Amino acid sequence: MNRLDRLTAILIHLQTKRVVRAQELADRFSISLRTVYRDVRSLEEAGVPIGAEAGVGYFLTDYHLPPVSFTNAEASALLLAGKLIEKWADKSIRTEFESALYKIKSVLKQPDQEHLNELDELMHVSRPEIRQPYSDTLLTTIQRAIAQQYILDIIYHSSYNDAESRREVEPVGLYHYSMAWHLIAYCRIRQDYRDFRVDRIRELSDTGQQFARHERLSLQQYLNQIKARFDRPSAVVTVVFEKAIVRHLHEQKYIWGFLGEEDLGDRVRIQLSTPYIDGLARWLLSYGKFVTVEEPELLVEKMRALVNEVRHHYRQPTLIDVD
Amino acid sequence: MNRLDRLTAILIHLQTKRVVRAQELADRFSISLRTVYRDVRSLEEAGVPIGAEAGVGYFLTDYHLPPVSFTNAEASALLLAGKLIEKWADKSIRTEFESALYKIKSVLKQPDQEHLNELDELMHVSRPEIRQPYSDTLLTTIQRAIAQQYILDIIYHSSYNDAESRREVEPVGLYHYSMAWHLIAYCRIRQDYRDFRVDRIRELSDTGQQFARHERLSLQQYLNQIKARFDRPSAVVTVVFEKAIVRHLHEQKYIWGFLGEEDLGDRVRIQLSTPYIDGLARWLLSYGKFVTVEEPELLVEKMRALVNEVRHHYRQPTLIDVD
DNA sequence: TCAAACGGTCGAGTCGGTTCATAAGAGGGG
DNA sequence: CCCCTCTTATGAACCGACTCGACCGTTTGA
Repeated sequence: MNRLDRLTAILIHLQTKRVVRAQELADRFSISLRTVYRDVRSLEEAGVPIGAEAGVGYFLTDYHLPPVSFTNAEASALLLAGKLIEKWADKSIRTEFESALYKIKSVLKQPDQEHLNELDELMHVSRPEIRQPYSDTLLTTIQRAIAQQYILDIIYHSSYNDAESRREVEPVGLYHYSMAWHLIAYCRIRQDYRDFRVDRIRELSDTGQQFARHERLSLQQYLNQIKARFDRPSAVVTVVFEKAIVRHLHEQKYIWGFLGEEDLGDRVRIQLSTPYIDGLARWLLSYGKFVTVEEPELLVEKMRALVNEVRHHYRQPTLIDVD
Repeated sequence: MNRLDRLTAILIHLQTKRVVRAQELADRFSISLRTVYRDVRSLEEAGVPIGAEAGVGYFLTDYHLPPVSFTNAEASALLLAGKLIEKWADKSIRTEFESALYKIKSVLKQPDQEHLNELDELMHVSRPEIRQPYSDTLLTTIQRAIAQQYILDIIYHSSYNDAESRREVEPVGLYHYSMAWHLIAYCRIRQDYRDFRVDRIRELSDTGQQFARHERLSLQQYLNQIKARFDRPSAVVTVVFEKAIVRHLHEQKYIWGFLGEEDLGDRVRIQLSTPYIDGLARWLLSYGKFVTVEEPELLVEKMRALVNEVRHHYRQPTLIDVD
């Protein structure tokens, strides 16, 4: 008998009786007990809600789940999400997402399905990088390990010293920044928290051993700690931009803590507030003569220092620099 | 992938489209055509009413699937997608996505629900830019207009001349690049295709009038055209960064068309490709001595010109610059 | 303490999958 | 009308992976 047929037959058998012993199924299909256990496991993995109790047997638990249906807008949102996921997650996540999306599509009404199929070709996400396409299948494994507190054994290629190292880590969370997913984990060797870029993890395996999460920082705590470490007092600075280029600032000025602006005719006086005075100086440098620093004097000095720096750096190679 | 899972997935796939070609299934599950034929045969033998027509494909004749249920892995993938969506899409999409995710959660088994709730707090996405948070509710409206070919009436804030303009456009598609969603549309006033950054659309309303898409380029055609137009002037540049700095580049290198990098020990050679050579030069200037331009010579000259510019701009007021 | 559900491992053997060759039906173009 | 293309469909040969049974032990609830 076909395995597929047998599985459906077992399902039907379970539906006809309140409780069924594994031995009963083994006899009915003349298979071993071991195989029954494996079949039941397969059905469970396929989503059939089978309950089991030692000393009693198998039984089906509420097979009548409420039918879900999705609106057109929900499906469209999921489709858009899928477009992003296609580029921003690895293969394992892509596959699972796709599978879910197909399921959702399948319960839509015919016109909505067509609407969605049309929309599918009218949205596109560009991923500028050529970087090795996220072809790994790590994210789902990591997700499971994080939620179920499994220790992971990873081989990591560090960009810091360009070397591979192997370590056992206790995963704390997944964090996405700088266009990449990062695994935050407690490294048992270094006895500290580490930040692993997922696309630099060469190999990963689940050791099966569990750890106690409560002994570790939560993801939120870790992020707060990182944030606190980089928190410094801010300085208020005043700069004057040529009006012609003010419109190019737009989002960027908020990064440097935009406080307010004052119209000076063909120029605009802008106040900013940031703890990263050096970074600000470098940013202002890129606006060249179109920006003038008024305050503080410290920033002006930093600007001059930078000018000196680039002046030496970009000197004509034919001239001897006396420095 | 499990054969059992594949068969159900094929069944679901068949429900999402009117006709499905065997090749499509073969591609999706990366199996051979031969295997698709055998799988379809298996489904037919299991009682699924699949119709087949040579030269056309497979289709399902009235079949009602039992209510969908989602696997743990699928739900986890959706959750991860939701984390990205939270930061990369506007409020309308977020709302719809959340609503769908909630429905999906509700049909999960209890342990899976708990698994998901735990995972929810262990994943996080950082959006580095402070830019006005995507609070608009435009994307779903745009999606609907695109798919149903409705003319849109938009008020757009152009960064080019820092002015608002109102126009009627025929939406062609949504395209995501440079960290933002862009509406590609045919502007009826300018009689040409335009690229509107969705977060710069101040107001948007659906006129209710339809247009004929077949008269316009498809999104794919438009993208190809754009690519062709910008492929030529785009210059490939090679720069070498100090390794200590590389991690601060974050997303920015992608804005300048990051192509790839080569490890040089304590430095990293990076290749970029951009048509905006002047902007690139100003950006590179802010990295001072920590970046060295290798190619092209044109860029080196631009850097020197900028250095001269800032040198005059930041000269000591008390000293006379002999130039 | 019993009875039942579970899990690991290992060897034999089947069956699932690929590749290649071929047939055959539907539609389009000249 | 024939020919070409696209598609479903079948057969044969070959190989690897998976299924299954046997035996062991562990866990769990009554």
